[in-house]
Amino acid sequence: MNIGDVSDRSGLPAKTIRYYEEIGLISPARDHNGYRRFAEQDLHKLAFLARARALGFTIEECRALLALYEDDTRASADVKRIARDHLRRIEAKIADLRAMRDTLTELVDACAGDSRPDCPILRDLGREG
Amino acid sequence: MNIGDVSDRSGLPAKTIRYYEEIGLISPARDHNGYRRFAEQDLHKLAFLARARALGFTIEECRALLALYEDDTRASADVKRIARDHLRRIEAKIADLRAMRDTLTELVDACAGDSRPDCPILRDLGREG
DNA sequence: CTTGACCTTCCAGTTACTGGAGGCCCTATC
DNA sequence: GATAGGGCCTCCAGTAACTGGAAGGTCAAG
Repeated sequence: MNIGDVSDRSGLPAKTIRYYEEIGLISPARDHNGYRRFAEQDLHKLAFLARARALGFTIEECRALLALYEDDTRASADVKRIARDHLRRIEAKIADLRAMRDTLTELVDACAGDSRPDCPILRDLGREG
Repeated sequence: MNIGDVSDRSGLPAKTIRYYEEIGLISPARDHNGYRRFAEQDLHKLAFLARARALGFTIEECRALLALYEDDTRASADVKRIARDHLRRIEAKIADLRAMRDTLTELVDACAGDSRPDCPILRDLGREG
């Protein structure tokens, strides 16, 4: 498989696949002409990475997860720790965003949104203190 | 006021304040020795920026909001549009994160987290298809 | 033989800062 | 007068994870 096929089958842009090679997540073989030649195993790794990334894991977490995935002697506790830490970060992020959303919703609702200059949103942002 | 005072009073790191000057959000005066000299108005702008950033507005949105803030002939509709667009992005982000969280929660709950290699998290990430 | 779709590498840009090096300014103390 | 400390200055580089684009090699079809 060339990079285009792998891109189609994994859903990852070719640019991203090259980037993953550059940072050492995958190591596809090369053809005589210099083209990357992907085996099924490479595709499988890329699919793994795509799903891990879609769950919001960082690249470094993906690297660790992939290493565990390929280690038959792993302890599931190590995997779980990574996932739980990530889950906590997501929960925190959701809480942050919800707070923003609540404030913004109030402000947007309070704003007339017409041609006049008076605006509760700007009043709030510019308040003293 | 020197940058240290403004940093203390606005809560923004000095580095960030310099950065905001560099990208043209503020233009503090300079003393004979080259030090930035901040007026109350500069501090007020920085506080505005800090609050807008805390609500998740991008720098460019902050720039637009600040321009509207200083324009007595603004239409509140322009402010509201920026805020509403941002609110929509936040809602979308929350939805994304919630989906991640739900999946991750399931996976983490299903994982024994012990010394054995068997792991539903990795099984899911490495599933075929 | 040429066209067009692939593929290659390398460089730069994105967001919003952050860290650090090297060096000036100012006040206080010895 | 020398020095120590803290604050300030600019400039450069790095962060995360790509993304876009330029310049150019490869390959199959017509």
